[in-house]
Formats: sequence, structure tokens, C-alpha cells
Amino acid sequence: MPTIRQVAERAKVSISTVSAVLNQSAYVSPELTLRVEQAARELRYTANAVARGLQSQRTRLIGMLVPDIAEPVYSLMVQGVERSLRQAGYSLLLGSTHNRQREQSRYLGMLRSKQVDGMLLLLGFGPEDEIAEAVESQLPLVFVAREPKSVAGDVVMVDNAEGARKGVAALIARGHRRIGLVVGPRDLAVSRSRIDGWRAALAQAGLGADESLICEGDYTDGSGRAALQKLLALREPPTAVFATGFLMMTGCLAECRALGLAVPSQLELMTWSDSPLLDVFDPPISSVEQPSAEMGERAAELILRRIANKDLPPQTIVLPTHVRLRG
Amino acid sequence: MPTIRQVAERAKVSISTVSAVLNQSAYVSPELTLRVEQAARELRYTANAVARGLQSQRTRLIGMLVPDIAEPVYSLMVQGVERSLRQAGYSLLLGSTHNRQREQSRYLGMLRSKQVDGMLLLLGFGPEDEIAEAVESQLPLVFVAREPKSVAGDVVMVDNAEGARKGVAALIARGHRRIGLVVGPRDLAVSRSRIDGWRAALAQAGLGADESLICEGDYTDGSGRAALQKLLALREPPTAVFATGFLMMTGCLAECRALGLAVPSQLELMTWSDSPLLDVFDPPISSVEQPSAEMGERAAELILRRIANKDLPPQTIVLPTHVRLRG
DNA sequence: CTGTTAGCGCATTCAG
DNA sequence: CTGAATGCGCTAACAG
Repeated sequence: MPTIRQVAERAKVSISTVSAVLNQSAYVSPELTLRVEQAARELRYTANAVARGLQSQRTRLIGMLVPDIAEPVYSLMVQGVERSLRQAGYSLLLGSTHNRQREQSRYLGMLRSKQVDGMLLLLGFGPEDEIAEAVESQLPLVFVAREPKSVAGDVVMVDNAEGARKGVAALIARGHRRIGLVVGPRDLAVSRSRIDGWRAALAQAGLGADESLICEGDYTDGSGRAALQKLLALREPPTAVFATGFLMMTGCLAECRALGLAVPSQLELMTWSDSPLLDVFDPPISSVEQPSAEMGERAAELILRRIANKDLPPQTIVLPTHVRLRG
Repeated sequence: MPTIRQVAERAKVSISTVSAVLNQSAYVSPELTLRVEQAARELRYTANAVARGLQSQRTRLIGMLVPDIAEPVYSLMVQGVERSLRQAGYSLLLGSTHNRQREQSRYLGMLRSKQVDGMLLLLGFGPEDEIAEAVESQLPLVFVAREPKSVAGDVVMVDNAEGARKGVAALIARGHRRIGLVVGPRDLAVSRSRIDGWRAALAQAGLGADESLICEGDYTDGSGRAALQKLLALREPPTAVFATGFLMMTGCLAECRALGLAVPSQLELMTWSDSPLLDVFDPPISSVEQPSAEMGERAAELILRRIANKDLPPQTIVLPTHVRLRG
């Protein structure tokens, strides 16, 4: 790889002149500019971003941690983030935590050491203090689809309680009285909010909230299958199940298949996802839609904004959810 | 962020001693080792990977370019790559090219400037010379799901011609005689191979290959819809359509829905994907499965191997495809 | 306006 | 076995 020095030698100027024309950071006479540009082209010179990063203390790197890249909701968010970042000339450093505390910590350290200019944290688990530390370290940070209670940072989210309430209310309006809820781990605020929404909808309809209808999963399809088994084993099984994750829903669906249960006639399914696949496949699965790709875009915008100005007050963006009834 | 110098001062040793214990690159007396470790812990010291990268000329960064992160096949590959890289202590720099030549060039430059230790190129478009240049630049490079003709590099792929042949043969075995083919752009070797496979299957069955049954798409669902429209408008429309991309298939399916065409009874659909969703949804869509996640893993292993030893002979890994008949 | 110089944080000689 | 010195490639003062 050619260095700036080689370009300078070839153009017969000093390295600072080369730097000046490359960064347009100072006036350079047209003829020297031309000589430099030509030399750079001939050498196929590309500035070394590592050296530049060391000097400027900015890497133009944004770290992003997601639970699982292959889950449609997250890949949509990643897509949105990537789109915004690329436009702004930033690159994306992506990591998958698989909802594991250990992986998250490890990645947090890795991203810190790589000197990312900012981080996007999706639905992180675990002790708030580790996160709080990251916040205090002044590193620009945006939480996505997470509800940090203790820390004051930038957040992009949807109103989980309200979304769940609307979804369950829609199921009630369809005549369901016992509605199972498959949520993620309870130590996530997101899960608790959704449970609250489920309760609120039932209360509004004057229905009791049978806690045994709540199943905890870990967003894998396996946990979805297990949850459905548990729900169907109840003395009074639900007639509808709201599985708040795409894979957990497909797990439920697979279990229905295995049991020969007709969907939605024998058991109605609802999920939390905005995958366009729900429109083209049977059985019809209603859903609470969140604008995942847009959340990613907004998160990227937020982090860039904060990088530009660290003193901005923390901002929370709450995007709307929509109930999509199908079938 | 604390620097190595601050750690040294706090531990009352020299910088090189700190470096030695942190990298275990030289013997340091137990007591000094202890002092250094404690100082590092107290300061929450994390080595600056940028400075280290500048010095060592290795960033432990791997760049990966995919056409579209949200396409299931690619998110599976990304997942596989990320899994392998993380284990090896490398980070993933991810970019989406949207099958656009411009974006690909831009990213290629960006990754070069970021001094990635290696690159994973998925199904890249465009002039081979740009790619060839990257190869000649000695930068470790692995092609995935691409068939570079001119260059000799590491490759992970599936046998596209054979996969397509098997898929079409299966459709023929089901009684179909006119089989539409929706492929990606013809300037991709992958597409040409699949067309070859389609032809081979027809030839083996003694059927003519009507070229008007071949539609070119761009892997978006919109292009899938358009392709199906075109196929159905033929004087003699196909009874089965092989859409060689997940989104192109869902596009076809959406169009069938819009037209009230029953799948598979009136029109059978086959796709090229290993999305587990195909197992749980209706209508049954047969598929030619490729092990996408594994391709990602193998690609990551290959690039790490090459980084470790640049002089290894180029290797091509061809993974098997499987026909999954559904419905 | 252009060239010289001093670090950015770290790893790595080489003396001591 | 430990510490002082050099340079990775680049930017930003500063001097000329």
C-alpha cells in the first residue's frame, strides 16, 4: 500500500501539501493540486484510515450489537442502519450477542478497543451498570428497542405496552377470551411492558388476567414450540396466542402443524413483526407491526447527531406500531 | 480513555513492561506482572486497537460485502461469518451493495482504507478487473456464492448448474413440461450457471428449452412480480416457475395471490433458499437448498487461513445443494 | 502558499 | 529482566 510520503515524493511536494489537497484543508496552488492528484491516482493511493484515526481520534466506525442477525426484525434494523451510515461515510461494525450476557460484554470491550465513534445497542441484556458505565464513558450511545431505566441516553423504540395492548384488544374484539402471551425474558423491560399491555387490554375488556397464560421464551423458535406446548397443556388452553417475536411465532406454528391444529380456526396466532412475508404466506398471522428498518435509520441519525454534538440533551424517539389483522 | 503510559505510571514501571505483560510477549517478574495487571484493572484500561493496528499492520477486521442484508439467504451467511470470526477474535465490517456497481466500488475503497485484514465478497457484480485488482493487491479475499472466471482466489460456492438441474428435474418428474425460470442478472456467472442447469434438465428429459421462459430479475420482490406477469402473458404459460431467490419467489407468490392463482395446483413454485420459513408456511414451496450459514462459516475459516498463510494455493469449496420437495 | 516537525498510542528493538 | 528510544501513516501547528 502506498503511503502519503510516496505520493509526496512522486509529486515532488511535501507530505503536508498532499494532505492539504486530499483533505482540502488548505489552499494549494492549482498546479501542485494537479500534480498531487495525478500522483495519487497513479499510485492508487488510498489514505490509511487507521493512521488517520489514531491522529484524529475519530474512526468513522459505528459499532452495532444485535441479538441475532438472522431474525428478520433485526436484519431490517441493520439494513436501515447501514443505509444511513453509508450515506454519511461511516462504516458498520456488527456483532451478534445471541442474547448472552457474556457475548455482549465481550463485544462491548471489543468495540471500545476498536475506538468506534459510537455504538448502537439493540435490546441488550444484563446488569444495567455495565451499560451505565458505557454511558458515562462519554461514548455516544443509542439504545434501540430497549428501555433503559437507569440511564439517560438516546433511545429509539416503540411503545411496547401500547402495541401489545392494541394487539390483544384486537384479538378480544375477534371474540377471544383466553389469550396466551409468549414473551422474551422477563428481565427485559420490553417484555415487562408487553405483559403490561396484555394485562391492560384484558382489564379494559373486563377479563381476568390469568398469569399462567404468560410464557417466557428466548426468541428462538424452539422456545416458541415449548411455550405453545405449555399453553396447550393448561386445563383451560387459550384460543389465541400472541407470540412477540417472529421466530417464536414460527415455533408456535410448527408445533401447531405437528399437532394438527388448524390456524387460525382452532388457534389464532398473532406476532410482533413487520416481515413482508406475513402478507404472502398462509396461514394468515395477524401482527403488531413496528417500523424496524426505520428504527434503524433513526438510530443511525441519532448517533451521528450525537457524535456531532455531545452536549445535546438525550432524545427518545418513539415510533408508532400498527395492528395488522390478517385472515 | 486511559493509555498504556498511564498504566505504566500507575504501576511504576515502563511502558514496555506493560506491553510485555499485556501481550505476554516477554517474561516479567511476578510482582511487576501483578502491579501492572492491577493498575490496568483500576484504570479500566483497554488497549487501543487503532494504535496497535497502525504499529502491527493488522487490524483484526474483516470486511464483508453482501447485496442485501435483509434477504434471508444473506443474513444467514452473515450469521455464519460472524460466528466464526468472533471465535477467532476478529470483527466484522459489513456493507450492503444492493447489487450496485457504484456501491461496491465505494465500499471496496472504504474497506481498503480501513485496512481490513481480509475481505469476503458475496456475489459481486461488475467488471472483473476491479476485482482482479483487489486480488493482485495481495489482500486476502474470499469469494462467496460467486464464480470469478478470471481470477484465481479462494471461493466458497455451491454447484449452481447442478442445483438448478436437480430442481428442474424434480419439477419435470412431477409432470411439468413448461417450467419458467426467474434468475438474477445474466451478467452474473451464477445466473448463467443456473440457466445452464435449467437447460440441462430439460434436455435430459427430451424437452425443448423455450428461451422465452427465462426471466431476468434483480432479486427484489418487485422484479419477481414482474417476471411472473411476463411469464403468464406468454402464449403458452408455464405450469411451474423456479424463482431462484427468496424475495423473487415471494414476489411471484404475491402476484399469484393478486391474480387468484392457486399454488401449487394451478401454478407450482420452487425457489432457491434454505429459509426455515418454508417449512411452516403455506403454500408449500419446494426449494433447492444451499447451506447458507455454513457457507458463511467456511468463508470465514478460509479467509483466516489465508491471512495466516498467504502462500497457500487458492482453494475452492463447493458445498452440496439439496432439493426439498414440499406439498 | 509550502515544507518541516511533533505527536496520536502502541510494539519493538536495543542497551543497561 | 527492565527501561529509553524509534517509527507505523497521518494531521495540524508552525515557520519560512
